[in-house]
Amino acid sequence: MSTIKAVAARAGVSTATVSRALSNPEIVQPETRARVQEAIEALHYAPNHAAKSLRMLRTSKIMVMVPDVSNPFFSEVLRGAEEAAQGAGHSVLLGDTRGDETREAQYAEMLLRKEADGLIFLGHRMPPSLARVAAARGGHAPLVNACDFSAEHGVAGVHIDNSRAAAEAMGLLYSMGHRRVGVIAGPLESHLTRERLAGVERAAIAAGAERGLTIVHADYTIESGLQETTRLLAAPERPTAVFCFSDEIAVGALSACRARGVACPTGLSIVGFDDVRYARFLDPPLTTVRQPMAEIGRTAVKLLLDILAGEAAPREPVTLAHELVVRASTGPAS
Amino acid sequence: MSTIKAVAARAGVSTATVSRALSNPEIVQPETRARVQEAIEALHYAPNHAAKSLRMLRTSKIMVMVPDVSNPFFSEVLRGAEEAAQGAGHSVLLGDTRGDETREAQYAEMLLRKEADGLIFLGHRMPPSLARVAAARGGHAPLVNACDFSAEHGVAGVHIDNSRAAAEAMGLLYSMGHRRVGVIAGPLESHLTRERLAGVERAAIAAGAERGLTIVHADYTIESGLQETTRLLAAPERPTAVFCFSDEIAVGALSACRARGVACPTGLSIVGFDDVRYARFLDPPLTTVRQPMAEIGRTAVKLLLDILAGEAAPREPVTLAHELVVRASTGPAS
DNA sequence: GATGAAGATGTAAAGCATTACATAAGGGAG
DNA sequence: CTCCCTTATGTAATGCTTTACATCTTCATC
Repeated sequence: MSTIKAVAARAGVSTATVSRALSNPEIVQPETRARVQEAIEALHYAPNHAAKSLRMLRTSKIMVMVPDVSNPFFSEVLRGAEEAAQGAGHSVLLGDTRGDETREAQYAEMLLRKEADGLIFLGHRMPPSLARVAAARGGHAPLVNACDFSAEHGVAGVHIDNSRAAAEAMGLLYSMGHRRVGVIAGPLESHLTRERLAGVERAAIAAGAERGLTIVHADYTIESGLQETTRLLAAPERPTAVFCFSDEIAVGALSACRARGVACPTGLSIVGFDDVRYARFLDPPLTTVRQPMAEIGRTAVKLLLDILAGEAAPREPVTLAHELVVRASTGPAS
Repeated sequence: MSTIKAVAARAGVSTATVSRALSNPEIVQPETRARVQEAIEALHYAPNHAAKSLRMLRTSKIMVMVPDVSNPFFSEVLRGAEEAAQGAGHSVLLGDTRGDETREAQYAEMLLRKEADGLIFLGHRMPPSLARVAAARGGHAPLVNACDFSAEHGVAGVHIDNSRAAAEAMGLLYSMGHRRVGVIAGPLESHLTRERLAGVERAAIAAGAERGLTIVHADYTIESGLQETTRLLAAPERPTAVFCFSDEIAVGALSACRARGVACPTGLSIVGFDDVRYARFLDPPLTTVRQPMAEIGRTAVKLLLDILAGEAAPREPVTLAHELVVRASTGPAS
């Protein structure tokens, strides 16, 4: 490929002028600029990013670490992040960790090697090497957690009020007369799970229905939702409603109902979480807690860019609005 | 951050030795290596990637351009690609184009600026600046198309036999006695759409049912599937079956059926395409053409890495196996 | 006409790691 | 003991761009 030197030679100027013509056109004389432009086009010149990055100590890249890109929730958040990054002249480095600590550590390393200016992580675990960075720089570390925020890390974060959202979902079920309610939660290691469970319990206590509460744990996949729901349905005193911590789990729950001949919502009311794109198109359309997924992604990027721009005050975690969307998968307890 | 120079100073060796200790440990004396290692850890040294990349003229990055990350088909392919890239010591730069030519061109630029070693694109359009590269270097350009391959570009590609797959799907419907069949295809600009339509027509002719064929176009979204199916159902001689060019479209079709009180499959048989993760959990479980999504992603990366490794012969496009998966959304024509 | 400011462009250092080539030390063979 | 080969390490060039600082014009002002 051609270098800036070749362009400079062809245009009969110095490399400095070429550089200026590209990054600061108004300070070079129009005729000079035109000559440079001609040379650039003739030689198909494109500035070498590595050299630029080395010199400027910035990469214009943001690493986004997700547990599973093919999960519709994460992919929507990712999309929002990608959009915002792109809009701000950055690009997204994708890290799919599969929930694996080794992979997480590897991606975290990339930040230290300066392959990205900052990192957004969507899991609940912060790799140790990042924890060190965060500890050293506090809220100014170029790290943002999305969704599964835990204040103890001292890093910036975006999330919804998981506790309240869960309480509202449970409240809906209780208000419809359900007393035996199953909750298919995520893994307990996750801060998010614990937050939501706190909301669940609060709602159960408020409704005086703690005794009817059954909590089981799944891993957010359809299959685990199917399995746990099947188990719940087989119990002697089976629940009349389930609250699933993701729409994927809810899809599994619906599937379990069909397999056992239980109608939804008459036999079992189902509430999901996330409101992924297909939730409203399920049969029956799913009652669920909508998270503003794209907005979460965009906000995470915005926070990160603010930090990179060196904004003064350490960031408060941002809480975005959720919404309980009532559709046809919930009905009165029979 | 600390540099290799700092490490060298602390370990009492030259920077060359530090570099060797990292990339070629066996050629440095164990004691020296240990001293270097100690210094690296003490200083939390991590090699600056920009410098390395500048020097080595490689970035260890692969750009993957998708029309929409949040589409389950693309996100599965992406996941496969990410996995393979990661396994080969590369990382993935994500470009979500939203089908927008400007964005496509922007991401293509990144290849020219050497922000990535190669590019995999999942749309049907090849940005002009890449077409130039491809023309210049033929099958040796670091470009791979996944899914929507057109031989005319002269770039490497991975795909399934779309024409045959479509013919098989239609064949299933015809074998079940359907004569009036709707096809909800993708946009005609796409090579993939034209391939599949060729298969559709072949099957229709073989079944002597061309007259009963209605072809409409959607954009692969649930909403467009819903809309087109609604339209088909409203026709005076409405079809008894529809073949959708994606599972997302099929979800829309199912939704349209429910809205109009048409039972599936008794009132309308539905065939999808892709076999995304939730297809089998729909109600009824969706008959669909399975594409090996993760495998497509992995193969695309493999092809790209082969090209980057400078393998001799220009690559033949790779055709992977598909499979018609018959579930409950199809039944005999009534 | 001299002085100074403003504007345009050039010179060269800096950013950091890799590696070809040079050097030094150690060991074996003659 | 000398010479050569091997092994371990150092020296310095290289990859390409950006930008502080220097230089040179040009023009306005007194």
